This record gives sequence, C-alpha cells and structure tokens, in this order.
Amino acid sequence: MLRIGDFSRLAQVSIVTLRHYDDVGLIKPAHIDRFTDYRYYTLDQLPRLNRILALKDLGFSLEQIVRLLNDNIPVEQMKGMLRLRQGDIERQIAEEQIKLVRIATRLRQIENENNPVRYDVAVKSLEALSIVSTRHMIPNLFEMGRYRCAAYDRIYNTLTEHKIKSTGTEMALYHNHEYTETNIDTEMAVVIPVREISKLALAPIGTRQLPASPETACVVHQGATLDVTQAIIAVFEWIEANGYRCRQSETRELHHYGKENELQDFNAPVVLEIQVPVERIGD
Amino acid sequence: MLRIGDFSRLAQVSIVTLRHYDDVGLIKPAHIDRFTDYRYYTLDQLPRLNRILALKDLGFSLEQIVRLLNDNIPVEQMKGMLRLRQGDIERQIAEEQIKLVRIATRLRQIENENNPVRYDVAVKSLEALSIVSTRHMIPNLFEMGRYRCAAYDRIYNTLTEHKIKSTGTEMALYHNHEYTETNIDTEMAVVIPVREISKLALAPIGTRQLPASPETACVVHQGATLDVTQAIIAVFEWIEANGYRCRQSETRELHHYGKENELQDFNAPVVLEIQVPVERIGD
DNA sequence: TTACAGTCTCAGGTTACCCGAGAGTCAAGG
DNA sequence: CCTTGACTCTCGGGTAACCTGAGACTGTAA
Repeated sequence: MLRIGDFSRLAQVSIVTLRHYDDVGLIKPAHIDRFTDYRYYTLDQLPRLNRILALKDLGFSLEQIVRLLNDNIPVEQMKGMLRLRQGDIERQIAEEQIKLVRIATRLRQIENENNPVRYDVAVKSLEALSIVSTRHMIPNLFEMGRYRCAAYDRIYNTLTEHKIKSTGTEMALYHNHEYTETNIDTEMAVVIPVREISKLALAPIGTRQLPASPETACVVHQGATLDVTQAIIAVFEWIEANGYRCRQSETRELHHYGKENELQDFNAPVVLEIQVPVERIGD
Repeated sequence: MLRIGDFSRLAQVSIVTLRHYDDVGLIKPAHIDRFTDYRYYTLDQLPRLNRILALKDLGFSLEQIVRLLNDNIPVEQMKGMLRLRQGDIERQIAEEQIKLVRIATRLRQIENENNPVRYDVAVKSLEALSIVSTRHMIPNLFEMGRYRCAAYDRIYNTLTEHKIKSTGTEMALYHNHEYTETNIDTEMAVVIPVREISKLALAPIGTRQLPASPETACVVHQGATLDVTQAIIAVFEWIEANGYRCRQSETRELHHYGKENELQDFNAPVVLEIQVPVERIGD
C-alpha cells in the first residue's frame, strides 16, 4: 500500500492530478482509510495509470478515457474512437496551418508595404436572407449613383406600398466575377423578414433567397464611398494570399451607414461591409 | 446608436461575446445609459471589432489583443508578436502530428496483431537522481540472478554500514545499445538522497548522478520477471514506430515491487517499469 | 395596458488541473 | 511521551473564452 505521495513519485504524476483523477473516477485508490480519508494505492494500479497517460497523450479527454477504460469496450469501438480522434487532430492541424498562412500574409504585408494593415479581414458564417432586389447592368462608375438611387427608391416604394418593413439591411450584390469599372452587373437589394416575402408574389419586383454562406471573408470600410474600392481590393488580396477562393455567390456590399439614396456625394462618410463568400482551396 | 442586439447582428458576433469583450476591455460600448445600463454601440466600432476577430483568428488570446489594440504599439513589436505566434503554432502543429503518429501506431497494432495493446507507453520527464551502483558484464541470462543478488547485497550492505537509507528505488541500468542475451552490460543501482552521496566518497563502491531525462518512454510491466522482455520489446517498437530514437543514456529498469535479492525465481510476480530516454528524430 | 422582445446583472458551468488555507495524520528524535 | 516536520485531507477560488439560465427591468407595438 502506497500513500499518494509515494504513488505520485513512482508514476511521475502530481498529487493534485491523482486526486483529480480520483474525483472524476479515472483511477480510485485501492483503499481509502475510513477515519483519516488517506488514499492508499497499490502497485497493481500503475499499469492503469500508465494507460491513462498514454491515452491522454493521444489527446483524449479524461471523460473519454473514463469510457475507454471502465466499460471494457469492444475492439471495434476502440478503433472507432481512435479514427474519430484522428479526424479531429487532422482538422485541427488544418486550422493551425490556416492561421500560419494568415500570419505569414500579415507579416509580408507589414514588411513589404510597410503599411500597418489598413483592413482587417475576418471570416464569418452568414445565415440565409430574404431580399427584394432589382438588377442592372451599370455602364460605368459615373452612372453608378443614378442607377442605384433609382433602384433603391423603387424598392423602398414597393415596400411601403405593401406595408412591409425591411430588417434595415440594405446591400448591393456584384455579379461580375472580376473587378471591373464598366458594365458593372449590380443587384440592389434590401433584406426583409422571410415571412413577408409572399406578400410580394405579385409585385413587379424581384424577390429571392440569398443563400447562407458558411465561410465569408468580411471587411468593414469606413470613410468615403469612393475609397471602398481599396477595401474590395484588400479582401481579394487577402483571399488570394490566404489560400481561399471565391465561391460562385456574389460579392455583397452592406450599407451599415449611409443609405444609398440619402447620400450627397461619393465623399460623404459611410460605413460599408464587403462580404465575399469563399471556400478553402482543396475542399 | 445601436443596441447590443443590432450591433451583434451587424457584426455576426453573439451578444454574450460582446458583453464579454466589454468586461475584458476589448471593445467598450460608445455609450452606456446611466439609468438602464443598456449598451449602445456605433458603426464606427465595427472596424475595431473586425480587427479583433481577425487577430483572434490568428490565435491571439484576448489579453494579447487588448495589448495589440490599446497601446497603439510600434510596427516592430507587432512583427515580434506575430513571429512569436508563428513559433507557437508551429510547435503546436508538431505536437499534433506526434499524436497522429501515435494514434496511427495504435490502430496498426490493433488491426495487424489484433492484440488490444498489451503495453501502454507514456512519455514522462524525469529528474536527475543520485545512485549507488556496481556494474557488471553478465555473461548470459542464466547468470543474471546470481550477479544481481550479489550486487544488490553489496550495495545494501554498504548503505547499512554508512547509515544511509535509500529512497526506496532500486533499478538496473542496461548499457548495451542493442538487445542482447549474452554479455549483458548491467549496472545495478539504488537511489539515495543527493546530500548523502558525499558520505560514500571513500567507500569502495560507485556513486554517480543519473542525469535528468526530459523525454522518457515509460512502460510498466506486471507479472513474471521472465516476461519483462516483452515489455522491453514493446517500448522499443513504440519508440521506432512513433518517430523517436533512443538517447545515449541507458535504459532503466525500475523495481517497483520485487526487490532483486528477495526474489524466489523468474516466475515470481513483480512490478517493473522500463524507462528509455528518447528524443524526437529531427531535434 | 398588456404582451413580448430586448436588455441588464449575477451565479454557475465548461476542461484539466494548480494554488493556498486551515486542519488533521504519521514517523522519528529528544 | 511530546514535539517537530513532512505528509495528507477537504474546500474554495482561479485559469480562458465564453455559454446558460434566473430574475428583474426596459422599450415598443397592438
């Protein structure tokens, strides 16, 4: 019979850890003195402890190890758990490698251009949305404002007519697959609650579901509308540099502040968010 | 001014998380109502939040992000932190890959031999030890017992003479670099407290420091002394299969139960631990 | 006015332990 | 036999980055 300190020394496991393993039922002392509550272990218990450590090294949680040890599970299930773990680890490594690439990108940005990162790209998961929209081929940048105002006016008027209120999110969707300054295929859209969409079934205006996008590169632009192109360029550079590629879905430009048809000019301060649905290359 | 729910929706960040970021000082609401304690955010804060998310994606802790954002730190320091993070991630990936290999090994073991892993190898870190020892070339396995008994007798007698008590750990060190059944270069040793070592300066017996071993493959054998060879084989197989190699230091055989000179025969039940100092290939 | 959705704070949970306090236990030496 | 010092016990609190739920208050639309 060994006291906890001796067992701890033999096994090279801290006393605190042994007590913890007792608490969670991983390895109970062979005997506990009823009067002093001292824990007594036997040498027979060393192999079990070693097995626990080995499984922990494989990355199993204590709870999983309890299951693996207590119900003496069949070989098949053991294999299953090992394979699961394998998958988890692989996924985790993949994630870490993504981080590595991102950090490398950021370092390159700092070192080459010596600009301390103007735009921060974050990857978010977006839900599906219901939108009311009209789509236009805008011949060039100068016409942009006119087209847009007209489009949003029309949308908001339609909404008012049908007594529908938007969720407040206004956006533009770019259908061009490359950056262009002429013939910009743009869809002006306003988000409405899903249940309202049926009310517009007969209206002479487009309604549709914008699909969810589990991975979306997002960047917030704050400043003049004109400068938003820099944000757009930044996202696309980021996507390129970080091993992603654009998905079929359109680039979204959310108007957090500065509704299009209230804008004075292209120098008015706005807050926009560019969202580009992406996927990792190789998936 | 946006209430927390609106800001949460815009940024695709949960309300709970926003409150948490407030608590830790990452992003305070632009304004807090003094009477209702409602948090109010502005659109201006979106870029900061996005930056937080981007840094979090790189794997920085919230505390680190606070520092990165609040004291507008110099570019150099930023670079430094990024490089540090890079190192951390690389180390972590390396660790995960070790786990992958171990799991693969275990799976192979289960599938090929269909034996549900008889021995569990755990990697431990061992402190340096002071030992009293005698070293002998043992001609063959049959002589082993005789040699050992004599050696341990001599050690224990010396200790008694000098009024030194051992820490209770008895071991054998194998100096052969390969497994062999003849001419086994064995050092019989008993651990004593460091401060006692000077007492033996003049004694006709060897004393020395057994160096610490930060990475040691350990396995516990329980059963007949004879069968310990299986444990030894298991450790070496494990070392091979998991991308480690033996370090110069000797293989240790700890006698947790069954002191050598009390043993009846090779079939008596014992508890031994085999410890092999190792290092990862490539380090 | 009455829902009902939104918000607040505070407490407790998650994982695998570590740390410290305060009290009881054990073995050896005087 | 008593003291000393090493050992052990339990219990509460802490870690990181949140999540969950309770109980109370607020804001707005019908």
